[in-house]
Amino acid sequence: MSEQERRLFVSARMVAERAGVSRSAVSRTFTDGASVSDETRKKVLEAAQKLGYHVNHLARGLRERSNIVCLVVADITTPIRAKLVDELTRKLQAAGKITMVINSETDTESVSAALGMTLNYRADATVVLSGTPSASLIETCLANGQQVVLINRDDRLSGGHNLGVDNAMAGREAFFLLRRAGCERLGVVTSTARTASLIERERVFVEAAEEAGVPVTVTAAGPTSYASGLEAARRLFGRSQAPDGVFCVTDLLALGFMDGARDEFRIDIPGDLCVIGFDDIAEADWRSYRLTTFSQPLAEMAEHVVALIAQPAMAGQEKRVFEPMPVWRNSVRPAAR
Amino acid sequence: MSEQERRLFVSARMVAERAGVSRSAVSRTFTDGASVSDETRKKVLEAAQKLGYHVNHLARGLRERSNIVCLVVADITTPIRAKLVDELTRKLQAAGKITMVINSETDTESVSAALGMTLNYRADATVVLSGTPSASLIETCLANGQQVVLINRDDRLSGGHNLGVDNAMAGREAFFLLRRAGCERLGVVTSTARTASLIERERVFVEAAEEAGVPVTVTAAGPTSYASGLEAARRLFGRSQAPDGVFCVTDLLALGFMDGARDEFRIDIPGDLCVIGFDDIAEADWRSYRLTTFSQPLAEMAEHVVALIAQPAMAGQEKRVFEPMPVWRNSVRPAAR
DNA sequence: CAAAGCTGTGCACACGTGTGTATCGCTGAA
DNA sequence: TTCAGCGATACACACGTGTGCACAGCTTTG
Repeated sequence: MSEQERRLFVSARMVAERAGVSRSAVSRTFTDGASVSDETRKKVLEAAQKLGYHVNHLARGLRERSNIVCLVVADITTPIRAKLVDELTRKLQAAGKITMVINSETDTESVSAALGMTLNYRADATVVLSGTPSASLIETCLANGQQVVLINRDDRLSGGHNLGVDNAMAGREAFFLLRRAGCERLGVVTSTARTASLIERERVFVEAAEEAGVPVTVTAAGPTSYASGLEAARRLFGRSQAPDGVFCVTDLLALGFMDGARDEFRIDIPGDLCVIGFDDIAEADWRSYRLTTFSQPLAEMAEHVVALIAQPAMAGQEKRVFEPMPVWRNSVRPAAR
Repeated sequence: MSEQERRLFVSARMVAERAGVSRSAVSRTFTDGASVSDETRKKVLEAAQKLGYHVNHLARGLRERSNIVCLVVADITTPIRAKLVDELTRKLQAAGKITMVINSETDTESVSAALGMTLNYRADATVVLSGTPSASLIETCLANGQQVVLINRDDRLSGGHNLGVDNAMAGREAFFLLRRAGCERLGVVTSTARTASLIERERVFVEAAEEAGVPVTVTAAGPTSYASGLEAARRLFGRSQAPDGVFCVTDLLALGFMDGARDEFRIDIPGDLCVIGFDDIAEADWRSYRLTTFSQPLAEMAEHVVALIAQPAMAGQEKRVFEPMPVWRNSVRPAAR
């Protein structure tokens, strides 16, 4: 009884019986390039329509590529990540792939568990957006013929394709933008999540400042979030020597920081304080903020990922760096003459 | 050559050969409840570890449930939707399911194509967050033993489980909140996307106002977005008789509307204008807005979805309505004495 | 000591495909 | 008329599992 109701999905054999042809005729009807006469094709299609037949991609995946791509991601709620997931799913779909999302934590163990899942489902490729998987597990994926793509992850990871943005350029550029606006005391607002990208942006900015002999203070008040930016403002402006130009390594941090500075300390932006962010999330363009920031070319990056996956295990590792584009808005004063 | 490199995933047979046992021993080792001696289990696990074996869930899915759940969603970038996807993926994963995301458009044809995909991959269940699929295709899914869950979709759809929030309650409550704050001329800001939920919120609000003899104007300036809210403000406050209390059927609309009113018309909120939103997205709590709104109990809803899917094709259709919770912040004046 | 019970393992089948190979029927040319 | 050629179709196999069934080996009981 309970067994009977479980066996319900309609298979090619049932379609064949109904259409009065062999099962392979059905199979060939649904694979293009195979030769079927117009008459049988018509019969098959009609029977399939009647029965509600859909080719079983799981079974198909046993023989050839599964066309499954796994996205390993934490914190999908973050605007920048949501946007990236959106771009990837959309473009992968257009390329005939289906997307599995594995919502992982950022710790290595969780990411490794996610990688295991990816192998369980014989995914053609795995795209890691968050956290850093163990090198050995990446090796396993590669050995099993699975592509691995790491986005904005740690550079010193050996295996897999690697793509990210030029964080150093952004850090340097942010410094010059603030200097050109006449800022004398600089600050960096970053998060306690020690991601390679964030560290790099901070490091280059600080180095550029020190090289020019400009004082810099670094503040990390919590995870990469609006609340941490808010808290960073409290810490920074509670002191005596507050900065007048701040580079926030993330837009979310920047927006919280702006609100904290304005709401709790009545600081005018960009009059008394210039702020630069990174990511160019939708909220950065909202009227209350109009944040000057850097945009990641997410669409191009997604396109590149799809291209990488399309070709079967192309020339080993590849490292591709995209240029973030400065987006001028109103949180930084025009350059002083 | 090109064939040789394709056949790379390690199978149970290879593990069996390496461990010197039968393939079924390997299979039993990885299915709990099966009886295997400690000795062979140890040998199998060791060989599996060595070879990097992972059970093929696609093959497993041929015999029993696939443990795949498909999420059909458009506009994953929208904060409320991203949050829901986050909750669902997380909870489904905890329940031993894997999530496939199908990024669809909202038109019926796209959603139907997505439903087709869902059948292709023999998903145990499909959760529709956006758009309204054709009733006949839902019927097909149901006939194939697949669960269908519609979240905040059109009510008059026959098949599948249905869950959503009490939009009527929110519309009514919004009216009373604004009236209690002393608002005399009301307005509704909605979108041109004629979703059932949005229509219901608007309808009830307008009816309550008309019943009480309070003037109401309805504005729809575009899709459900920040930009539409901004544009709605331009239209509303360009007229002579501007409203002093507005219910925006979505937080995104509300935030854009607030910014438009303040930035372009120097209107004080909540001094001259009270605004109420719906969804309670993270941005609504930001310092620049502090929007009074209604929160959807997304966590509970996700939990309910998981519970529905867990039991195999429980008692047919079910309709469950969740109560949105009013969230008091600063965009509405305290009640006048 | 014999019989019965219990545990662990191997064989074989089913799940739903795609495709290589053989067969069958038909057309056209010699 | 015969035979090559060709297009369409049926058969069989492989893909990687989970599991029912039979059987071997060991333990327990009378």
